[in-house]
Amino acid sequence: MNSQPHTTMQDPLLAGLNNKQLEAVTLPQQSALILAGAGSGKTRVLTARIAWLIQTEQVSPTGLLAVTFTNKAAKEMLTRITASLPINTRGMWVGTFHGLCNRLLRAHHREAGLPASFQILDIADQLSMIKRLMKLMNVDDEKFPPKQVQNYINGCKDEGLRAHAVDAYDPHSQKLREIFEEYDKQCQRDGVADFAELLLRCYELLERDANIRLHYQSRFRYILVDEFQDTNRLQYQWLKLLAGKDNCMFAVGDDDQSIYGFRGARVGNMRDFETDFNVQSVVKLEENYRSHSNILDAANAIISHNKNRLGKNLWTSAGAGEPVRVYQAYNDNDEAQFIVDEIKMLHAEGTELGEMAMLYRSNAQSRVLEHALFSANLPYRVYGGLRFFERAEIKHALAYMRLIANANDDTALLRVINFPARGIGARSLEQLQEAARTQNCSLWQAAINKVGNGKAGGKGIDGFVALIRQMVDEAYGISLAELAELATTLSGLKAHYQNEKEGEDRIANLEELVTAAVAFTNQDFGNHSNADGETEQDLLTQFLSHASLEAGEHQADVGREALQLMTVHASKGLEFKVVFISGLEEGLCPHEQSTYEANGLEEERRLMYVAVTRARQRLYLSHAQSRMLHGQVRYGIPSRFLDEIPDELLKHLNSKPVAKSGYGRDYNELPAIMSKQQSSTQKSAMPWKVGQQVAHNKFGNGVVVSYEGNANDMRVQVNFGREGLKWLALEFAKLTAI
DNA sequence: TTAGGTCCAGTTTTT
DNA sequence: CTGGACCTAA
Repeated sequence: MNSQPHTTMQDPLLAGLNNKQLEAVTLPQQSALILAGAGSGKTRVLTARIAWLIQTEQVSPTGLLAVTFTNKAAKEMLTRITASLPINTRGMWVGTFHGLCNRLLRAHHREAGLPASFQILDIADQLSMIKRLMKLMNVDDEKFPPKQVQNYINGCKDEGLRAHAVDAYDPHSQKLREIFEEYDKQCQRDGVADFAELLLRCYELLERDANIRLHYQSRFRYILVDEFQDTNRLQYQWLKLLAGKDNCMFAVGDDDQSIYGFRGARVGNMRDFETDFNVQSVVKLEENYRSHSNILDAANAIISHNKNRLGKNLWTSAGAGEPVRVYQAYNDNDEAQFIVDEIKMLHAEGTELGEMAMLYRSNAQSRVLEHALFSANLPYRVYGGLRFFERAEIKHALAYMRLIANANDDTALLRVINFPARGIGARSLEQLQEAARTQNCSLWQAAINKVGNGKAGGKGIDGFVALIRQMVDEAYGISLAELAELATTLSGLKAHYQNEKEGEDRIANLEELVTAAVAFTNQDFGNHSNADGETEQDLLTQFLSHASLEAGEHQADVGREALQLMTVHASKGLEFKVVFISGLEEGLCPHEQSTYEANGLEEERRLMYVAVTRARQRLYLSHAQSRMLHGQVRYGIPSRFLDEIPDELLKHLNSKPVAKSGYGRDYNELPAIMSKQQSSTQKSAMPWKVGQQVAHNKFGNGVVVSYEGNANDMRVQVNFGREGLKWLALEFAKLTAI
């Protein structure tokens, strides 16, 4: 291999790269960390690196592995590679962590201890299995909310821990560990794997089996990782194992955009990577090609308040551009109305609707915005709802298909054993589960044992067993699309929805499933086996994996002629000409919950940083003095993040910035937006609670918005409407309740 | 088995 | 205010 680049600047692969990008793309054979700021051409560098390595024959297309977090990013990468090099990307290992692990586990399912047609549990399946198990184990779901148990299990697995490896000293955590253990056993019996299991299983397989490990280690000389800051501990360990001692890892990431800490992402992996891999070259991509400098400077100013940073400052050669606009709304409706008016104006001036985005911290905020857009007759699209493969009717159809592939899948069986209704009530189910438990077998086995050779057309469990058997019979030798058709019709699903009032959409979706099966067959034909000993897996199993791993696109396809509405999380990686960030109030952004978590505030700030850096030309920041939350009016003060932006970058669109949201004030002690528990304790300590109507002899009537100080030196902030917001010292001000 | 009523909780979520 | 989960009556 030749590590000396024999390319020149004329090389089309490298044309147009700036010096730093070029340096990153053509780094010699060693592990490297690329700190790629927002809008700095990260994906471009990553794909150019791959293309360059291949073109200079430092590695063959099959000798490298590139891993991303989303299917979208993986696809994007493949598309760009094919565009720059005349190679077939089919055999290449480019995909998501889960996709690649799935691929590896399918190839070595025997060694991994899984059935060839093991199915993948999505979060909903997982939760239902946990609930079922807890009932069986007689666990109090008040003390152990199933959702928390689920988080616990996934959290452990994300850390690379099995039940036996978890510390548990008190009864509560011992119980959790016990459920965890039972859950894993149940998965094993059913022949299913949850998302985290795919990674953990794969990791354990590589660790345990030296042959397999060495095979992949010697194959993948180059490993490239996208969004490295989002890797969790297990993913990092997995990468380390694959890299071994000799392989090169090329990690691209941005610590300032790490916003998935709550899901186990460890920014610390970046520092660990530097030492563990003896990284000689850290290349910083700091030139931003997206935003004007006012926007960038605002982002830089915000993020500079974080202490735990690797250090990076974005700059641009584009001009200052427009100031960042700040709007203070009276309430949430007013805020939405303002945004709608601005959008109308910009649209009239020629900005396409698809070029504008409304970002918010939590999904609940979209409601008011949607209402305003709807009233204004503006087309919009909200991202983050249910995805195609997550819809109930689709999951039902898939459950039938899963049973055809593997009838021992209890989760799938329970989903459809009585759907459409065939007279199997709680009673018979209970009996069936009891039988399965005593015989230590799957529900399907128990059903068969009970029914024997039950004749077709029977009622209840007889009928169900006969139905599945008939499906399996008829499925033999037919195409995937025919199989999907079978699952939707023979099961009675279609007929069921035909009788339902609002079933038309669902039937359309079921038909769409058949179409998806056709598309999948065509697209994937010939892709399911290759030279290096991967076993050929049947199309049905592949399709079902696809459905679980790629539940339909979640992220926005920018460019549609509709306004884009999404959470800040969902906006990562996207850019828009105009961005509105709404709800910038303490308690919402930064979110109240986050202040209880260690480093929570810094993650919230990164979130704000991500949001701001989405904008190319124009950025609006808005906050409201009050908004409806959980059916109650809440009063909030402007987000501290607004204060962190230098005033010269801002243009206040209305009035003056209201009472500085208070540097030096301890937000953790006194959240501005009160939660239920706090309101009771505060009543006793506070003469006035937030939201209290008060009268003042000079300013007139107003409402308490927030307060600060202690019992001796208490000040309240009161909104007097026309008179504005005032801070009043309780010692002096004469306030009366009204 | 289902329809309808009550009660409760209520961030973010690439796979 | 909402959606979901759970419960009770038909």
